[in-house]
Amino acid sequence: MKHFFQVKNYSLERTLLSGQAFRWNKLGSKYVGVVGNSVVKVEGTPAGLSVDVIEGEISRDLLSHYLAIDEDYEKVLAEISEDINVKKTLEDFSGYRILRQEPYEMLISFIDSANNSIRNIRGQIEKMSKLWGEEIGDSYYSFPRPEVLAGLTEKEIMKAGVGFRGKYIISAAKCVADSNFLDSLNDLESQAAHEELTGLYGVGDKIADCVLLFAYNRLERVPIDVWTKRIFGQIYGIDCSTKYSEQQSCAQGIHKKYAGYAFSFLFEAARAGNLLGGSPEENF
DNA sequence: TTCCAGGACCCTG
DNA sequence: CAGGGTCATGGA
Repeated sequence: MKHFFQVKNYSLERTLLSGQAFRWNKLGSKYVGVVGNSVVKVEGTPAGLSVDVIEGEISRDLLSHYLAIDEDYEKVLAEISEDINVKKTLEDFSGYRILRQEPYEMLISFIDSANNSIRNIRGQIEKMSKLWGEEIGDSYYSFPRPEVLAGLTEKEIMKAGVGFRGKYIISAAKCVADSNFLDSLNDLESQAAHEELTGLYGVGDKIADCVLLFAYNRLERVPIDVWTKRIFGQIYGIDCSTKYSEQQSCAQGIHKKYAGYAFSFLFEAARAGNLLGGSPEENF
């Protein structure tokens, strides 16, 4: 099944291969990834995105939602580029979008991100999917269902190479499998949802904000990590020894309702070595 | 060999 | 509360 989405200024490279998603790979000029129980191949054209569902099924609406096609991107850019620091990153990172991925998958993925490298996270998620997901077509695997991860022992989950994060993943999967916890967050303000998320074993302030930003479309939330702190210090001259909630307020004070978008641009630029001083680190 | 990676937990003071 | 050790794993 093929779909075409008319959209301007959408960079698949910067979006699908960024630090928000872990299951996309570049194949020539196209990008292949697993979304839900389907395998999707996306290609950019001058007029928009050509999406080919090569295995499994997914509705056009869900694809559109996942890719955030209906986002008022020009408005986002207009607001965040009022800050000269962000405006400068737009030259290199224009077309970067924030996706709307599944809360459960984002929760587990970012729990796995603790003290981990993006390269390893991608590998570990792939391994979990291969071991405990369902095969889709030829050697593609869905993200393992919560009931399955919840049923693993700490020893078993080590086979995926997740290390000390295994117990956190199992615990979170149990919560998701046994309750409507993730759905209930939709009814909460971001701050309340943040507090709920940090109540989970293995979920701290930063990971909670990753889930809110990348799965719940809370575009004002800023995941404050080591990179964000470097940006605070080097770009904005802000003291980053304060507690997390103060830094969150500070970041939102600068960029308001699109603070998450703004700092994502800064994060990607910093990680690519285009923003901060010092040696450019290549992370792929 | 040592250090680090999109941190969080736990124990001390 | 603030500070430091610890936690698996793989790549540089």
